[in-house]
Amino acid sequence: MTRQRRVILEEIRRFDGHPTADEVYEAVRKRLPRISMSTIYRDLEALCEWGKIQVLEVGCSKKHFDADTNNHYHARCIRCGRVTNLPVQPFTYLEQAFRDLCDYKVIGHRLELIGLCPDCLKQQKEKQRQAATEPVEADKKG
Amino acid sequence: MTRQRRVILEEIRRFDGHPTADEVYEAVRKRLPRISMSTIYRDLEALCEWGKIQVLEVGCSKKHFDADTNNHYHARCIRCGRVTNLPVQPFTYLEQAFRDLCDYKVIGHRLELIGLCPDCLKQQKEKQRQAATEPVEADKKG
DNA sequence: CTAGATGCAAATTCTTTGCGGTCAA
DNA sequence: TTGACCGCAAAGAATTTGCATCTAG
Repeated sequence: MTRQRRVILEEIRRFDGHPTADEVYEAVRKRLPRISMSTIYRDLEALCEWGKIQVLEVGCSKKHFDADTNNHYHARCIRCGRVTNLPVQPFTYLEQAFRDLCDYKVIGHRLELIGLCPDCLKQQKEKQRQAATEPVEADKKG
Repeated sequence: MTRQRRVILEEIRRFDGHPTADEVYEAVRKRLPRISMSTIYRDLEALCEWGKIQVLEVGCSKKHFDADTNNHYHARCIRCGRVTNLPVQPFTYLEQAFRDLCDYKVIGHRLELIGLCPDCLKQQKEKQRQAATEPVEADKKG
C-alpha cells in the first residue's frame, strides 16, 4: 500500500458521490501534484482487486468508483452524469426469479435509476422560467 | 432512408442478441463492402433519433444496439459481453417506490442481470473438467 | 537489495468530425 | 437539381502499455 494508493482511496471515500477516474485524478493531484493519470488507473485497478473499492459500470463511456463495496443501487443523472446511492437493500429475489427465466448462470444484477439530480432539475426549471418570460426566438423562421 | 440505413436496420433486427457498432459493421459489410465505420455510427445515431432502434448502455465501454425500442430488461455475459433480452415486463412500481426515496426527478430505470451466457458457461465447465484431470501446474512454486 | 510501483509518453480502443465527392427524392 | 448522405482520413476522449527510474518492505 503506497502513498499514492492511500491518498487515492482516501479521496474516493471523501468524495460526495462516486468519482470518475479524472475526478479522482483532480482530487489526488491537490495532495500529490506529480501523480500521473496512468498511476490513477493502475491503482484504481489494484484497489478493485483488493476489494477496497468497486467499479460502477453505469451508463456508458466513463467508469465511476465507489469505496462502498457492498451491493447497492444507484441513481444516475442523465444530464451531468452524477451517480449517487439509493437507500434500499438490493432485491435479491430478483436474481432467483430470473434464474428460472433465462439460461444464463446468474452472478448478480444491477439496477440504476435514470433521472435528473437536484442541481440539474433546478437548472432546468430555471431555464423553463426564462423561456416562459422571454420572447420566443425559436419561432422566427425567415 | 438510404440503402445503408435500411441494411443496418435489417442486420440489427436479424442479429441474435444486441450487436455493438463493430458487430453491426461486420454484418453490414458482407452486403455493402465499401461502407465505412463513420457511416455506421452516423446511421445508428439517426436510427435512434427516428426511434427505429435504441442504444443499450449496459456495462461500460461498448454501446449495444437494439431494434426493439420497447423498454425491457437485459442479461449481460460478464465474459464475452453478449447482451440478450429477459422475458419479463419491466417493474414500473420500482420507479414510484424510488421517487419517495431520493431527490432525483425519476425518468426511468435500467435493470441488468450479470452472469455467464450458455456458451461461456459451457466453456468454463470444459476448462474445469480439464483442470481436474491434468496435473496441477499452478502449484509448482520453485 | 529487489520486486513491484511510479511518471512520462506513446499506443489502443471506441467514437466523432471535417471535407470533398455522390446519391436519393 | 440539391440537400442530405457517403467514404476516407484524421481528430478526440477514455484507458492501457512500454520503459527507465524510484521506493517501500
